[in-house]
Amino acid sequence: MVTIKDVAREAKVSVATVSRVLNGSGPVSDETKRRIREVAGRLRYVPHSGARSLITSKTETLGVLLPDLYGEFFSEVIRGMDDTAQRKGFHLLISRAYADRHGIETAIRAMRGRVDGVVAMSPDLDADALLNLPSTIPVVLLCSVPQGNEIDSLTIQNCRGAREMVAHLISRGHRRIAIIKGAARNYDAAERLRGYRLALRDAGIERDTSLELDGDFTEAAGYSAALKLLEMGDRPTAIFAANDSMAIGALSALKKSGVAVPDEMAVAGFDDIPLARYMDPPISSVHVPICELGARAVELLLHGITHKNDHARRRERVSTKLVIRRSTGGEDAAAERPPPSTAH
Amino acid sequence: MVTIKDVAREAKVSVATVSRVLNGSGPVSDETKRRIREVAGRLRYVPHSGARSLITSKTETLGVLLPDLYGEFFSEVIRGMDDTAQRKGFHLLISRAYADRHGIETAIRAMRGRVDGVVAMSPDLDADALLNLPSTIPVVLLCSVPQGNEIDSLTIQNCRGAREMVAHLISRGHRRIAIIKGAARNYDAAERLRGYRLALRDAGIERDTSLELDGDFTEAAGYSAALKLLEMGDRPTAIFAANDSMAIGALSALKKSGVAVPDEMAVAGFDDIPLARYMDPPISSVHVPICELGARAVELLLHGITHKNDHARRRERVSTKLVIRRSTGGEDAAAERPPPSTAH
DNA sequence: GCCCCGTATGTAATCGTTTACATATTTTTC
DNA sequence: GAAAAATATGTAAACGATTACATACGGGGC
Repeated sequence: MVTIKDVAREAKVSVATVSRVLNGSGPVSDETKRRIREVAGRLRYVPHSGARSLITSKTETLGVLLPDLYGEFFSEVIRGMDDTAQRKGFHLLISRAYADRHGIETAIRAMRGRVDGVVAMSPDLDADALLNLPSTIPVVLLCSVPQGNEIDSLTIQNCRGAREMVAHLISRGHRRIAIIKGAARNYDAAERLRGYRLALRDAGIERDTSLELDGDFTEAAGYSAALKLLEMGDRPTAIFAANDSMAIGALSALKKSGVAVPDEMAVAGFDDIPLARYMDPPISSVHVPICELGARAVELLLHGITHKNDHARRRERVSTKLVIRRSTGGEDAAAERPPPSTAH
Repeated sequence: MVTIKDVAREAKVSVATVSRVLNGSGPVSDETKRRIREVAGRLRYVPHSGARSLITSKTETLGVLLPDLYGEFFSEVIRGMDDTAQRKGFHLLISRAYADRHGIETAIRAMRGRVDGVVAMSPDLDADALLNLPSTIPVVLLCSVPQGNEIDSLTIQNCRGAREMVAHLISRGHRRIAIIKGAARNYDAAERLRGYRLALRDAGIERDTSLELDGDFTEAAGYSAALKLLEMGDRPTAIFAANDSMAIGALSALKKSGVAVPDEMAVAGFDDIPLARYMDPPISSVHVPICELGARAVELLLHGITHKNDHARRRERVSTKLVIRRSTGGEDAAAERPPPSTAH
């Protein structure tokens, strides 16, 4: 492997001069510049970024810790991150980490010295253990709010989004509205449930806990929850699922049971994954700008990196938007923008 | 930031001893071990992986170069990579790179010293320019076959898959079968087209180039191609789209035009993205084990890293599988396995 | 002609580790 | 009980870059 020394020797100068030419720092005569460039090219010299970051203590790399790598959600969030990171000249070091305390801590440790900061997504409520991180390195927490410490965080407007969706159902005349809850101990799930309850309270509808079914964000959970609802004596007329996967599961259960959607039962989801549009009927959902979520997280992190001592802890949320489709009685906008072309 | 020196000073030993304890190399007395561990813990010492890799010349990181980060395909391939990488103790440094020669070369340069090897996906046929990479670093090429150099490559069994799908259509009695081609100058696209033609030849059907429509893997392209086909005097009875997105686009065009699928027109795709199952009717497709593709790429790369001099260049392909659904007259298997639970 | 300054280059310290080698101490072996 | 072997620890040289400081030279100002 050719190093800066090889170039220096070949060009009959010192390494310092080579470094100066390649980084455009310090004055070098034109003739020397030319010679060094020529040699570097001929030898196919490529600087060793690892060595460079050791001395400059900048890696120009951001760590990304995700609990999972399934599905559209993650590819979108990664895309958003990569876009902005790349624009600022940063790379992304991505790792899946168990959402528990130990997993995240280990992962962050493993990243010491290879990244300038970390975006960690840990929707798990227990992850507050992040409190006592070796907080020497800037961190932005995604989809959960750390309690009382100095870590920046970025979340989805879960509560507001859920509240609006349920309000929409109410405005369509529904009074008995069920919710299929998200995973236990999950921040997003908890907030969406809170929004659901607030909307009911807003409308003066009494809470009926038999309408709050457990779920875990999977299609299967949505399916079985819907079946359970159908067996009830006093059926609800609408189902709000805490995410689209469960809404889709519920929809198949309803279809299989011959229940008409939305006439006999309205269905709504959360996230607005591309699939939602394609279901039959298309599912109303709360749109989450996932890509933007990733982008904003990186921006926050970069800010944290450049202003390391500026300790104004930040708490931001990205806002959601209602998307009403046929599953709740809406008319499909014929011109609904198609999803980004997934070349390949 | 606390370094190994701080630990050494505090524990009243030399850095060498600290290193030995932390890496379990060399003999150290139990008492010293205990003391060093205690100090390291108290000081929250975290080794600087960058410095470590400088001396060991191992980064335990793999670079991943993707042309794009949209859609299910990429999240799946990344997941497959991360799974195996993580199992072997490696991280993933992911970067989007323009598929052209310059882009890939720049990206690989930027990764020098931060990764032990690179998986580069460059479906673009022109990317053969990879030939004269600073090939000092192991590379596995995904979804394209480099000409005549020593880079390992991993591709999809495009040709065979397409051939089988078209054979299936023929077995259903179709004789006039159109293809919506993939992006120009794209390896997968070219191979799928080749498979289509081979299948026709196998059945003794004469090739009709008016049935070979241009496309670019986007839904929109599928849509307009289908419209074009409908306008033809002598309509085909089946459409084979080079990927599912285009099949979906075609399907909407047919629906909108009131053409019955599969009775008036059969539709088939390629990739078997999750959406395919959910369409109405569900679309027959050629299943590509994307996750496995990523996993295998990493395995190849790791092999290349450990056996750097073992220059047996490898060319592998992952095999595809026909999935016949209603869009080509199949019966939907009621028990078709649901997609992996996309927990949010 | 001396001093000062700007330009071009080199020398060597540094970043945080690992590790070959040296040294000191203890244990084993005969 | 001395030599050999094993154990425990330290010293210092790497790894491949950047950069503060030193040096050398040529030219102006007076």
